[in-house]
Amino acid sequence: VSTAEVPFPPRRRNPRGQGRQLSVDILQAGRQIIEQTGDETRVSLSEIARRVGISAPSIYDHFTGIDDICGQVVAGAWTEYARTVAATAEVGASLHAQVLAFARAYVRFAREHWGLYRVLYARTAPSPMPDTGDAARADFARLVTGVAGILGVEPVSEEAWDAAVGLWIQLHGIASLPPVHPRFDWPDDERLIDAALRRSGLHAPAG
Amino acid sequence: VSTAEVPFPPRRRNPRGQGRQLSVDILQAGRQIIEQTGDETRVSLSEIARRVGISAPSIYDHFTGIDDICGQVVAGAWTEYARTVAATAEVGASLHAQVLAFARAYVRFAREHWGLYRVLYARTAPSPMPDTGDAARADFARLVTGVAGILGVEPVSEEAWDAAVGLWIQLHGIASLPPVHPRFDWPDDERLIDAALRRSGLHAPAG
DNA sequence: TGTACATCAGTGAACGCGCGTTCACTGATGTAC
DNA sequence: TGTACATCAGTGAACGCGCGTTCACTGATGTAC
Repeated sequence: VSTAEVPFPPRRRNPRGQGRQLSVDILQAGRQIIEQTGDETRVSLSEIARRVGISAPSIYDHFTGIDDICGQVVAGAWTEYARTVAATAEVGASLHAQVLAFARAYVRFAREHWGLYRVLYARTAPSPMPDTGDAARADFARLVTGVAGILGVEPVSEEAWDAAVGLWIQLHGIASLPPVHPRFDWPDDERLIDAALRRSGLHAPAG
Repeated sequence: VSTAEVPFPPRRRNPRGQGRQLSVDILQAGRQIIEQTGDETRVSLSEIARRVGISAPSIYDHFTGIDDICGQVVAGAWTEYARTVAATAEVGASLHAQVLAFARAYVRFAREHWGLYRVLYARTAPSPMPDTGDAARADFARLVTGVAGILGVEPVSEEAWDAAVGLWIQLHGIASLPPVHPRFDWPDDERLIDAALRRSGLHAPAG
């Protein structure tokens, strides 16, 4: 239908010696598709070729196939997630402030990168990507520590663990439910996060 | 690959006058695909035909096309959701018990019908299905009322609304986060629900 | 009771489409001599 | 300075596949007479 009118700009071939630049462009296009569709199975060689402005066979000079690209894009998504969310740890900030910053960064990542968040945290098949998600595990460990400190309990205690699980569940709910019901009159994110922390007993004391 | 070995049983043609039975079988197959994939875009005429044991063109005697089937399957999913979850309202039960029963039914529906829940509550594109989700709205209205009663506030108050939103978010988190991280050592559902109600101040008083 | 006919519940073959993948190739650019 | 050559960054044509969809058809079953 709209294949005739190609919205993607034409492309100059890379100068000699800069051939590897194309692999960067390919991954970028793959990431773009995931961002827009929220579904890794929508990433196709043809669509990537169209967006980059090359012919599909050119991709095989840089990747072994579609799975290769997909895997690298998802790995890159985890890296960006880790960079964005974990980078909120300010040295010297109070535990309350650190947990609040984490919660904000988590929800913000989901809002700004809806498709990536979906692929990382709401994907259909968990099987093909075995050992990624280290970033999630690292986040959770940090969360348990922070939560334990605020609640005044041991980091290995059941209380700390339960509270961290509870916060994670709430943050995921905040991140993923509103986009599915866009016509509902949702409170803004700051208020949702505030309420979640308050419910979990992690809210900063007034003053 | 595995197309050669068909795992679906052969099929007798329907007796004369029972032709409409096929449309039921087709919808059932569509529903089965959604249950297993959690993705409405995986519903294909070919796959349905394979599962039902007919040729693909036969489907056109009963439906106008793939969108027709998909729409009816999703509508049926909402109906089943409404039946299963709303049916938990026991007349004469306390408000605490009613909210608890709702929470349990909600999470249980998500567990027993993972694919349906995903299509109803975690789908990619909200646009093509405009005015379904009445069941969700009805549920939420009931939830606000119940929550208001427990908290001792007006049903139209901000407190009641915020608490209902908070519980909905938590239930969606409980329903959707654990399946994505199956290797994590999650508490069982009852405990997650209990914690959510406790956090929201909706837990039944001891005794 | 027998036979012609209508109806019903589907099939088989074919079409164009987009996809992943292969293969031989092309044309520009640098380098050796 | 000129020319042959190697290399690099890709292309075009072709393949088989599964998909949605169309069309003419087939074979079993009931019904009129």
